[in-house]
Amino acid sequence: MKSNLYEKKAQIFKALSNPVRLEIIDFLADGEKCVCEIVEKLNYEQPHISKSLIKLKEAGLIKDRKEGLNVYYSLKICCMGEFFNCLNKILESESKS
Amino acid sequence: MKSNLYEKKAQIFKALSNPVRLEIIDFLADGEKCVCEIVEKLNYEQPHISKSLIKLKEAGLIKDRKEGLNVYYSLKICCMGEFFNCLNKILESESKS
DNA sequence: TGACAATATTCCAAAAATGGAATACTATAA
DNA sequence: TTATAGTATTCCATTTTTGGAATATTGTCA
Repeated sequence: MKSNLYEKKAQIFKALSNPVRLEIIDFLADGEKCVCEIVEKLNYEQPHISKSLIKLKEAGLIKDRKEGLNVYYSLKICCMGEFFNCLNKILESESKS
Repeated sequence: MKSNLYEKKAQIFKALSNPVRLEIIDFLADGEKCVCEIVEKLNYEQPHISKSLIKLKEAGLIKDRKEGLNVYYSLKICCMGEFFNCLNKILESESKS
């Protein structure tokens, strides 16, 4: 029961434990984007971006919306920003030591 | 430069992407603990706990302090709680849908 | 010094993640 | 209906992670 919760949280962190996926999250913080925009912005192969988006979606971090040929993705959580700021502090203090 | 930052953040998330390590973080939120206390509480093999602690330490999430035979570990970051609460909300909303 | 308790390290096989390449699917427009 | 643009899926080899088992290291005390 409780260990299952740790499993699920671990899944969320796993979805975030990849630089490409973090870059996508960062870009989506700017607002909803379609796959083609993300591909163009991040300069990775389209299948790679698609797989990354699906992983983030499965973790419950982003959601999608279809419109014609395009699929638009956007962030589903709001607490990312604060935690990312905190991580930045950690990384700063490490680079000093 | 910037991509390197994503790499480092991904490393932190990777350290958090494991249920045992999350359980350790949770236990340490209660205050500083020695390895033997963590082993007893979490009921895993001592080498496994040791390796988990080292991974968390390398990610900059916890710190250690030696005292005689014992090594005491404690959290190095304070922003974990808020983010964890946010994750709980995500997991709750998912379990409803 | 020798024995022991607490912790860390190494070794290893199985499982999972990674990312490239090719291909499939789907909605639209001609 | 066919061609095409946008997106998703599958396949695969390589790398990384995982966790158990054995062993090494380190500090303390008699």
